[in-house]
Amino acid sequence: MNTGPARGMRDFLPEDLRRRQYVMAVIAEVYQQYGFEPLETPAVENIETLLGKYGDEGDRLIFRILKRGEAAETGQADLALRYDLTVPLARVVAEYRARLPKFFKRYQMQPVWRADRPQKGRFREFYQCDVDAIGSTSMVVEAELLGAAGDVLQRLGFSGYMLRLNHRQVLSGLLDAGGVPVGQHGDALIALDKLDKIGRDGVARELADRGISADGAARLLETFAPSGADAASTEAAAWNAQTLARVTTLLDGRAAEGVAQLTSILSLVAAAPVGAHVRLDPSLARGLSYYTGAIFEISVPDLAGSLGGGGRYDGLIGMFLGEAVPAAGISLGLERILVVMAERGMFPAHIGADAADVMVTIWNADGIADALALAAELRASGLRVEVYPEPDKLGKQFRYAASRSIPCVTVVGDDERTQGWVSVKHLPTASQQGHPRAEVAQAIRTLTARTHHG
RNA sequence: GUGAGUGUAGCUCAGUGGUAGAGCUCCGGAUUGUGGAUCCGGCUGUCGCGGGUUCGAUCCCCGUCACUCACCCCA
Repeated sequence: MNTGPARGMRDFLPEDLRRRQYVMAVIAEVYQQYGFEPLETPAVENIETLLGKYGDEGDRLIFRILKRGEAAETGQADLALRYDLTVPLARVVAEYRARLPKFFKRYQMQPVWRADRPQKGRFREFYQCDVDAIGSTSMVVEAELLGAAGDVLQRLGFSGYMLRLNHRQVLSGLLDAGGVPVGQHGDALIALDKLDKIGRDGVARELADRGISADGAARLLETFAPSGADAASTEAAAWNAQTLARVTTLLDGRAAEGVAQLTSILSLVAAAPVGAHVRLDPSLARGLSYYTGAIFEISVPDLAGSLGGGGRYDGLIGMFLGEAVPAAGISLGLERILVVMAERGMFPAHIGADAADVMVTIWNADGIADALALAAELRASGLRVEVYPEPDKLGKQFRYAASRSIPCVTVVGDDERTQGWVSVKHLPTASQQGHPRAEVAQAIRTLTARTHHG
């Protein structure tokens, strides 16, 4: 019997879950500070809700659920596990539009499922932490989304992160200007998107493999990755101004709306703390087909792949409602953030492995009721209390407490009972002292405070 | 979906054509009112599964499944 979880799925043991919950709490707090409200949707959607929203590759990776009952033998699917949180949001907005505020801002942190083959840092079930704002075409939305994502990373302790910014219309205009026929835009984008991964030479090879002329490829590369430019060592505002000017020249009047929107976003963001981390990147593409305007991707040095991404998708809700509703959002990949934080040791000490502040030992069978009563008293004072469940030898009980990193242990033996005292041992310092029963909780609080801050 | 690699104790891994070992973990004891140390003792295996070659297969061959890595694509 194989006891591992199904392929691409994971169990989260207590230590894992503490870290996940810490990061999710920070994300939720920041999202709330920006006025986003919580939303949850079902794991399962009707399959037609999902199909056709993500592009061909996306459709292939949707986890399908077979029809049940007699229809199961047809092999047809009528349900599917959700592939992301954006499409379910679009469905919700279409369904409840009348009940939702004019500008609906929601955050959502739930698992999504993709039927691809697992790999390092890639799973079939993973959490996304999305914020989206529905109902406005203003670039204030983009600026706030970037601000929220930047605040999250800042609060988690990241420093070298970059919020890459581009625009679908600008991208398309640049490809036109570079002489790529519309039919090959997709191929060219896939290749150009790998610029930071495989470099200029790699992209040139890939472009050739995809049937783009050598002349076109050379022009594209010069457009998207001008020689001599180095984003990392150039200050953000200067880099963005240079890049914007260069792109505008190359476009020669194409995609004017896209250029205006990027200009607007950059100026709105300039005053905020996140401004120093926003970088215009003409090569940023993003795979999902529903984006229509600005697109973002969050990256940090030393990690292939991104910590998250997003963009504007003014057409998606209309696919459900028949009437266009503007929308934009950003999604943080929880697992990617956790991977980087683990590698860099970015978790604060206080989310360590201690499951309780104090363990109450059991002296003997007759002492069980009193041990439970003591535990209840300590819990009533706000402490986290574990009761050792069996009247084992004291040495075993102490060993257990130490193995679980529980800092304090209480003992009520015959001596303590006759004096009405409780002995408290502080394991990290090996100090032990007796206290009147009414003062035990306070004594433990003092000791655990010392454990956590010293 | 494509390609490569790996499957031996709870974990990390040795090993050999003659039906298996180490370290760690775990359990017990030295220490029946006190912990991570030390010492002593102990438990555990359809050697992934099925078939083939062989007198005999954990080892060689074929198939299969699982996992890992890379590609595609993505968070």
